[in-house]
Amino acid sequence: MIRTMSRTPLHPTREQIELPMVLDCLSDPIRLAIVYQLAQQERVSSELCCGDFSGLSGKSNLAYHFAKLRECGLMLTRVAGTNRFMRLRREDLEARFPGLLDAVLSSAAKDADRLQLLSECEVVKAD
Amino acid sequence: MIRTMSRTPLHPTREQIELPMVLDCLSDPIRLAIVYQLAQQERVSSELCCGDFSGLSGKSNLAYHFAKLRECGLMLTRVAGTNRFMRLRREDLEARFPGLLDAVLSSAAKDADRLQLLSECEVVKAD
DNA sequence: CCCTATGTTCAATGTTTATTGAACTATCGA
DNA sequence: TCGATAGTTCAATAAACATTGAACATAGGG
Repeated sequence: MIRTMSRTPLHPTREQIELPMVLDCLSDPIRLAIVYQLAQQERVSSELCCGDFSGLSGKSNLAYHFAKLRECGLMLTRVAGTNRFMRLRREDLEARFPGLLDAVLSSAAKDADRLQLLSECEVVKAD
Repeated sequence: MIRTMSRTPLHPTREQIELPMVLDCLSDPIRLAIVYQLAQQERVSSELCCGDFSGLSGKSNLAYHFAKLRECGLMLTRVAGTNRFMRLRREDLEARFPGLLDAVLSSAAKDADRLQLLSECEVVKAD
């Protein structure tokens, strides 16, 4: 029984993205924080890798949440060597659910303290 | 041990409304359909009672979902005799999370078929 | 070629969730 | 006062979910 590490993670097509799944994904505080952090970073590099989220939870738990975010269509994973780079599927989400992602993100920003989200400067990637 | 039926259901204050709870509430297809139906009805009467949702599920399951919607701050319940009238907490939601409810509702409207939501004419209250 | 770093997969655990039917409360009207 | 109507509460169940640690896969650098 060989266990392989998928080099081409599954992503739903734009049309396959479902509203309830997206909302459910965003309703988990850890996943919301991941999405928020990806959005913050967009202006700089648009991509982050798993290790950049180590403040949020343990590795295996993060992998679980990454999979959910991928499978519901919120983000895209690109494998590069031993790293996996992730970015938001902004255009696809905007096409399917106009205004939704931004409404969620700005709502989250308003409650950043309550949601224990990192402020922008804290998110800057270590080099 | 006396079981009472609360005449003044608990509602969170505006400030107590939390984003993850709201998103989680809206991520359930039945609750999303309830909220959608309430929004459709707003132009006509702004209130609906439990029986108006009997197409969505059984009575006790609906009561369960109504409680969740109330407790997360999405809707308000007013007791009147043997009926409970419900309406969306539009203003509170708009104040806490600007644009969010409308983004969800218009996203849901786009996917009305997929989400098996009733079209506007089907929602009109029976007399 | 081995060691390390990055991240995934699996199994096990305990918690939360949705759904059902039956029992119950409360109100209205005849 | 009796019955019908509207809706809640409870208990039980099965399914889904989040979290943990250990084992594994993969790639890169000495």
